[in-house]
Amino acid sequence: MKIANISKKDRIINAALKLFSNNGYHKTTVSQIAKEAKVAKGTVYWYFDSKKQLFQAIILTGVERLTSQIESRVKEKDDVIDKLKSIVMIYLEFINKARQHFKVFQEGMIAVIDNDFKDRMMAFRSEQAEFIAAIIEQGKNENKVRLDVDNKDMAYLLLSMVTSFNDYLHGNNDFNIISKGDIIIDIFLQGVAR
Amino acid sequence: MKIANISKKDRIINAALKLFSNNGYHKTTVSQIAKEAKVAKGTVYWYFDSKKQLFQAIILTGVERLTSQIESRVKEKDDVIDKLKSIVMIYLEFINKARQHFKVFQEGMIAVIDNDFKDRMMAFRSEQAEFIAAIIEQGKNENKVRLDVDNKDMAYLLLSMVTSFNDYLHGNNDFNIISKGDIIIDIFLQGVAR
Amino acid sequence: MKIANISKKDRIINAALKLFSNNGYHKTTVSQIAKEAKVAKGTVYWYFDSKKQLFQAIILTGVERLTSQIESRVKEKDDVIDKLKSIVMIYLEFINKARQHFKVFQEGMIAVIDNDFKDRMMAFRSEQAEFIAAIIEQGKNENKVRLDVDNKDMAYLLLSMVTSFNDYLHGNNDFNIISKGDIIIDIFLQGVAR
Amino acid sequence: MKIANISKKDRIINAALKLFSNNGYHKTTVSQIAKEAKVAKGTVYWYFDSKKQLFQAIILTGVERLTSQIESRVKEKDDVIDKLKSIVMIYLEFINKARQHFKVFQEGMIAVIDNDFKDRMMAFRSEQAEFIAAIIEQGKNENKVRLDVDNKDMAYLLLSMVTSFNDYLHGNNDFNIISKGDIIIDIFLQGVAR
DNA sequence: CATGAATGAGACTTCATTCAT
DNA sequence: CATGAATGAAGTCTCATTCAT
Repeated sequence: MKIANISKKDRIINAALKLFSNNGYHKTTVSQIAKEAKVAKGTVYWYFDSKKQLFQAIILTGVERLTSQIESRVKEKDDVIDKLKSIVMIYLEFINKARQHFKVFQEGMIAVIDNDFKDRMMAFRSEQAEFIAAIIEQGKNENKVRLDVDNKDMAYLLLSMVTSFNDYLHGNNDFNIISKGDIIIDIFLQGVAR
Repeated sequence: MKIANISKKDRIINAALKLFSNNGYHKTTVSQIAKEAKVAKGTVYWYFDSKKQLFQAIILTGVERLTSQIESRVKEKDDVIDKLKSIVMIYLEFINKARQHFKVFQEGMIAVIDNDFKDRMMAFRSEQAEFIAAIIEQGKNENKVRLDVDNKDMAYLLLSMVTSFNDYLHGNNDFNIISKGDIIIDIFLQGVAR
Repeated sequence: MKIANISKKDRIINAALKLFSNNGYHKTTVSQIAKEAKVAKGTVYWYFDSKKQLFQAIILTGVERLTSQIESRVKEKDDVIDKLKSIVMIYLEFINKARQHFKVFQEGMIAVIDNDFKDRMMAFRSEQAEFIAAIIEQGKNENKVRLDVDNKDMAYLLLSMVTSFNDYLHGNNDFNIISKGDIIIDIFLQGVAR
Repeated sequence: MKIANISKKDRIINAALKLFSNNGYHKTTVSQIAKEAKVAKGTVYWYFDSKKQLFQAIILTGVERLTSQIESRVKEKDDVIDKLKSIVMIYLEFINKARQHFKVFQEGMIAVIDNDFKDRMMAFRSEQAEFIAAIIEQGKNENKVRLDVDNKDMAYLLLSMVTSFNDYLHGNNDFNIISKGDIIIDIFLQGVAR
């Protein structure tokens, strides 16, 4: 019973994740999700209030997973630079492993599916930036980071750099985005100038 | 009459731009566009084959404008650093002035509206990166850029950094994103480390 | 529930039959069909892929009914003349009973609704003619039919003669077309000359 | 001026004839006709009140041509049999030469384009049948035609037989339908029985 | 819990017709 | 006479959601 239910709900989530990721939110229909999950259409509505809520649930799951990982793994490090490296690597691993999640995540940020939801996504991004900014502040205190740039600005820059190579994933599933981690962190720290 | 036609077509484009930008492609209807442009629904179809084609026409117009500006203004500069600065500034100006265009542009990249179109967008991004990579190569030759990182990787990083502060624009129309140009280019060149 | 489904689908078919027959394919709208069948518009699309497919389904049903009747009832007869009479009578009964079907059927033959479909209709007519031609061949062997005319030519002539009196049905629902069976077969066999 | 006008009107008629014949009334658009005729869309409406009226004008032209030919050429003959032969041959020539006209003609009879128009077509058919029936009556008087069948019934039968081989024309433009004239008239007169 | 037939609002698009030039 | 931009009513079809079973 319990197991069967969980299994059905998960099948729906996985089906939705796959389809949202491949075809986007609007081109994915609830019928398709149900068929892919091998359940009846009505069953989707037993587990989720609406298509939109299913979409949001998927993203929030990913977001929570990402957040908790970052928090736990950053704690393990003392050095500021190591902390920043960890964050970059966790993001890249997330993009790499949860490539589908990540594409859906991006659509949630960019495309307008629901305005309230978009605000929450922005807020989440802002929190992430604050978290990084705090680390950077620590770096300033330890005299490891330049003082003349705003913490949160640097944080947003780092957050952007992490997605620089996403285009490489387009139609190229073997591309190992994790290998770009060192470059990202190095350029973030040292810049490109000689 | 030439003028009248242009005016009506332009009204449609502007209406579509506004609505796509605010509400996204899928939540914008052709009826809304027609109403906003104060033309009959059929008129939209007199000028554009379909809603999708209207969307693409808008993006391509923006893309061409951006490309031609970059090419002409970069030519004026000799110094590699100045060229890179120019590119960053043109992007920021574009985001600032054509904020609507830019949001639509992003949806075209991320959300799945049309697969062929998405491929073309990717190709455009790739060309942009190549263009920047060529400048970076020149920088290497002039001993102004570190040699140990791939040109196109650096180019993609710069391209990403340019959009780092877009979140600030969300619900905050007075924010002057151009003021972030110096920070972007400086961190790209020097990094954050002390 | 099985019964309920059948009933709804049948209501759609009957409504479509009536409307196609009275107003023709193009002047009949799916909304009208839905209203006439007392179902929602979407229900029509639950049972049929498209308006065109509904039209074709209706015709093919009629065609199959006609074909199977002809084949079964002709088998019962030994005499060539009796076989031909049977065919004529079955056609007339079909036209009489399924007058609506028949009008729709004719529109499928003449008007261009779908080219592939038209080809299939032609093929069906051709098969019917072959079937009759085989009987005529038997008639030649039994020395009951003149030898100097091609079998299939005669078959097509008989097929045409069967619809000679259709005009009489136009706006005259009590006209008993079956009563013309004897004349048709008699003229086909003996001709009008004295 | 005069010549130019006539030429334009004729171009419209020919374009419409071609398109109606190939694609049917409903799948032919006024835009297509205009483009095919190399005139502006509005020009079609200068010469014809509506698409429907254009369709009817085309058919009526054909009908008149057919009627006048039949009347004039039948007058030349004295013998009843010769008269009937003439009618069959004129029809076949008409179908052969004005194949396009004939297809359009048929759609006008079968498909519902306009109820009033359909009534007129029926009336025309009826007149044709009456004309033939009168000849048959003469045949009865001259003891050349059997007396036990209604004149108009025989007329309708002959009219149907004339179109028996139309299917052969479908996708087969070289087929010479005129060659079937002798068979039609012979079976009509003598029947198929031996 | 689960199903899937049924709904109906609403989206995109077509096209006959008009009319200012 | 001729043009073709403009109109808007109407058509086909989709799909998120509901609900009886």
